[in-house]
Parts: sequence; C-alpha cells; structure tokens
Amino acid sequence: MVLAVVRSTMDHPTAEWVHRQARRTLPRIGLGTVYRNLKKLATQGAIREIHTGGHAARFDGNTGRHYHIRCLGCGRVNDLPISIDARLEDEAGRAMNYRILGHQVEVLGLCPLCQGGRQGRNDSRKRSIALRETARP
Amino acid sequence: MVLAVVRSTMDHPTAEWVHRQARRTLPRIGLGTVYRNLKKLATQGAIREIHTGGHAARFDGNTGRHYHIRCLGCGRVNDLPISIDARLEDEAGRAMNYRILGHQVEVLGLCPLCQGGRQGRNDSRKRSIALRETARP
DNA sequence: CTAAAAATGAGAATAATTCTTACTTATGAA
DNA sequence: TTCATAAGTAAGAATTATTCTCATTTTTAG
Repeated sequence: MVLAVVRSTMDHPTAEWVHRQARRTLPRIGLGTVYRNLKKLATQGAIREIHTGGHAARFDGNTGRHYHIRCLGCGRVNDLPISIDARLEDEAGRAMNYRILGHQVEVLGLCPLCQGGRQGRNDSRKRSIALRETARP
Repeated sequence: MVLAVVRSTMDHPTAEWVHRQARRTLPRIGLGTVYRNLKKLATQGAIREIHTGGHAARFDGNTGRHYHIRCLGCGRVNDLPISIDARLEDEAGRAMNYRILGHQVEVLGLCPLCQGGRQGRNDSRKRSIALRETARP
C-alpha cells in the first residue's frame, strides 16, 4: 500500500502525506507503520528518500537516476529533466580516497507560483499545510 | 565567537560541536545562542548551512561555491576539489519555470576509514559520538 | 549616566522520526 | 485444519534536532 501511494504521484510526498493517502484505503494504518515501510522500501531500493533543506524527508517513487529542483519559497520538489553528469563521480573518486556510491544534485530557486507577489503568499509553512490537506500535494 | 569556531575547521561541524568548542572560551554560552547565531550568520552569508542525510545540520565556513562528499558509513562531510558545473543552472532554468538561485552537489561514498573491515567500526552513531567528544571532528 | 534596543541563558515547546510493547496476522510444518 | 512461531501492526512513549519564550543581562546611543 505504502509503495503504491508513493508511486501514485510525482510530487515527492512526505511521510505524513503518504499516511493520509494510505488511510483512505486502510483507515487504521498508523504513521509508525508508514515510516517503517518507507524505510524498508528505501533500503530495498524500491523507492528513494530525499533529505533536503532541513525539513521533512520526501519520498520518490522514481528510482531512476535524476536530479531535483527545490523551491525555496514553498518547499516543493520537482524532477529535473536534464542529463546526469558522469564526470562528477569519476573526478570525485580520483580526487578523494572514497569508494563512490552515487551523487545527488539539487538546484534551488523560486517556482512560478512563488515568483509573483513578493513570494509571501506561498511560504513554506502555508504550503506544507496545504500539502497536508489536499489529495495532490 | 561562533563565526570564529566555524571558520576554525574544515570539518563541517554540527551545532553541537560548535557549542562545545565555543564553551571552552565562553563557558556560559547556551546551545540556543549558538543556533541563533549560526542561523544569523547563514542568513547573512557569512557561513553556509548544509542539510543532508536527515541528520543534524552542518555548518561550513567556506562560503565559496564548492561541492561536498559525504561518507555513508560515518557521516563525515568533506569538500570536493572539483570545478562546479555552470551548465546545470542554465539547463534547469531553461527546462523549468523557476528563477534559479543556485545548486548543490553531494557525492556519496565510503571514506577510507569506513572501507576497511566491513564498515562496522565507524557507523554513524559511534562516529557522531566521537565527533561530540573530540576537539577535531 | 541612562533609556531603549539587542542579545543571552535556561528551559519549555515543537516537529520529525524512531522505538517499545502488547496485540494481531500471516506462514508453515504436522 | 491446527497449532506454533515469525512477522507485522497500532498506539503512544521516547528521542533528536531545532526553535521559541521570557526574564535578565549587555550593548548602544544620546
């Protein structure tokens, strides 16, 4: 169920949103169960966990390699349709003595909604409340 | 004082480590004051705040544009001596309707210490305890 | 020197997440 | 089917990182 919910959207939902959606079908499911299963799915590689901006983690049903863009106004996260940089991991591996396992890129900016009217209308607090209340974040 | 501590190391310290160090000179300084000043310094652009991996935020006295590499074994964060990708922000700006403000890159891997002996010795819990107890993280 | 403004310490409050526990459900061998 | 064991769960307590509150102290400007 948790997997299905995460895969049902491209909007990188939070655990709380997944919980809210899952409850529409399984009314008695607990938030702890959602967290437990999100973690297990992420460990198994079925979904990806995105930690960003010091806010709640977001989960991504798209496990293909891709980059993200995050709005500093409202906190929304979107996929970036641009090619990944193969050079990066090579160069990093050569420069450091790490065993390289991957890399993440996050572009920061203001989404179209947050650009108009000096960016106050959709601050992160209001946005995350909206995200909790609507079906589609 | 807080600024001096953050600038004194290249090790991307946590707020708690900064607090511990600051207290060696200002024994009565509170953790809240450290957080308050870290936030103010970050807002002013004097330091940078790094949110990563769902753990405690880290602070970086190096405000020049650069990338990071994080060890999945022990959580340490290091600077990457590789050039930044100018193409990324251009492409993202063209593809999305965002106003682009910057981007971050984080390479993930295992540091030299965490590669030996099946990576158990320096797991993130032990590492973060060590980081709290030693002068240099 | 003094009044107003700014910063602080101490601890309470909050948010996200994990952990604990008693209970329920699934699984599998007999 | 039946029973035993393992796995999963709900509910809420606990933890961690961070922010907030507020009474007090320090700084600043006049």
